Formats: sequence, C-alpha cells, structure tokens
Amino acid sequence: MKIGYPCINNSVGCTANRTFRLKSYSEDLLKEKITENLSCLKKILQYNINNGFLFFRIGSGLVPFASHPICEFNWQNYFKKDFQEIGRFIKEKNIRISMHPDQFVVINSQNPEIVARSIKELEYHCQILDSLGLDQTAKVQIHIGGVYGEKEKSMKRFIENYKKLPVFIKKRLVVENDDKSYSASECLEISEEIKIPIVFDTLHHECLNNQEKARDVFEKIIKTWKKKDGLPIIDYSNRIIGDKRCRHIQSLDPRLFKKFIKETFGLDFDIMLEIKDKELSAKKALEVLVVV
DNA sequence: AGTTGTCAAGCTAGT
DNA sequence: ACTAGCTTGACAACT
Repeated sequence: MKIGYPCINNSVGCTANRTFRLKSYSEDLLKEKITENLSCLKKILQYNINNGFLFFRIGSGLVPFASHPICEFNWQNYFKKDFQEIGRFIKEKNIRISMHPDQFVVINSQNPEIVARSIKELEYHCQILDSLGLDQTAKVQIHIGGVYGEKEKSMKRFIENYKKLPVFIKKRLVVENDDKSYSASECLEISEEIKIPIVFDTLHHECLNNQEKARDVFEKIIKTWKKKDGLPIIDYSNRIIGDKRCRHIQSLDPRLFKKFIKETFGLDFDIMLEIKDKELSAKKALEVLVVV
C-alpha cells in the first residue's frame, strides 16, 4: 500500500504547474516553464522519497498548452533526457504515478469537437507517462462525463467512444465515480462492457450511491484491476462535517482514516489523498498506518 | 511588494 | 440567464 497526494507540494518552495497566458505564448516561454516544472517535479519526488510517500499525481499543467493547436513544439524530443532521468528515478525508487485531466475532458460529449479535444488532452497525458518510460500501472483517470438528460444513451456513448481510442491511451485510462452524475455502480456497469479499471473515490461515494455499502462496492471494483494495471487506486477524502454539498476537508482526520483502514482490512490498494493540505495529510496518514 | 481580476477547454445545479 | 464549483492555483496588470 502506497500513500500519495495530488499535484502540489507546499513544503518544497516551488511548483511544477507554472504556466503563462495564451496571449503571451512563445516557444521560448514554453521551454522556460517546462524547464522550471521538470526541475520542481524532481524536487517534489525527492521530498516524497525522503518522507515515505511512494504515490504521486503529476499535475496536468506540466507542459502548458500541450494539447492546444497553438503548440507545435516537440517537447517530448527536446526534453527527452530530462524525462528519462526523472523516469529512472521513479522506477528506481518504485514510485507509483498517476494523472487526472481536468473537467474539460469529456469522452461522451454530444459535441464531436469536444470529444476530439478531449482525446488530444488524453494523448498529451499519456505522452508524459510514456516519456517517463513508465509501465501500464501509471494511470490517467477521468470521469464518465455528462448526462445530458439521457443517462443510458450517454453511458453507451462513453463505451462506443472508448472503443475507438488508440491502445496507448486505453492501456492507461481508468474511470472514477463522481459526486453528481455517475456512481460507482454505474462505473461498474460500464466496466463490465469494456473492462476498464475503476478508481474508487470514497468522498464521491458518500455523496452519490445507491445505498450500497462502500466495502461491497469496493470489493467489486478491485476485480476490475488486472495484474498489469498494478494495485487498485483509491481517492480518499472526507466531507466537511455537516456540509450539504460534497466538499473536501482541509486536513485529514486521523480517526476517520483509521476507521477506513480497519474497514478495508485484508484488501490491498494505493491511496491518493485528495485533501487540501496535501503532504501534511499524507504525513498524518503514514502515522496512522504505522500504528494500525 | 502587495492586491486583485482573469485565465483554453465542460457540465450541473442553484440562483 | 447567469454563475459557482469542480484537484483552484498561478499569472499579470494594477496599486
């Protein structure tokens, strides 16, 4: 079991998500930002090793505007050595890497242009992981997408569009249950058809479920992960107490986390802590694991 | 040096 | 019709 946090580290004093405005796009500026981002990524990974965090989500902004038509720069080639070097470090230290494209990636959109842009963005994410030389356990996670007032049709459209994706995307792509549209059991329905692994998000399940117990659903979800996909991934968070909506807590509650670990006894998986204070919560989580 | 409006992209629910 | 919220954070133009 590995513990990780997404995209941002507030302790190392740099960010791997530096960007700029589209208006000020130039190849030089792009190179500059990628250089800074890669250098910071190294620092974060080293920090993670020093602190026992073996799971990390790389932010989508590592290469700004990579999937935008304005970008004709071959960053994969130009930064080949840097990616290989970081990739070697990741493999040597046995770090698990994932990525999570943002809400603009909608594979089941009714608009073919949005689908095309989404595929471009997925290509970019997979190119990052390919450039790092990582195997199929490095995943790219998205949600099912929109409902458009016709859920059955929208689920079918996801399945059809998924089938058309190139293999280098399919082998990394996984879906996560969300808090408003597609529950974990609906993800399971889709997975049954196309055999896509599912990321179980504990907070989203709390907010959207069909009265299934988390452990029951999770045991089914675990089976969607084959050996080549690596251990199942869980996104862990808790709801702000008394919150009507589904907002993340600011910092890990060690007692709730301990309860969760006990409830999932006997199951093995990697945990991504989707919590505001990032590495601080990851530290708390490790402390809980040592005691349990 | 610090503050604040704005930023490539989509969808949903709430006002 | 419009906007907040979603992994919101980071930039850039303004004091």
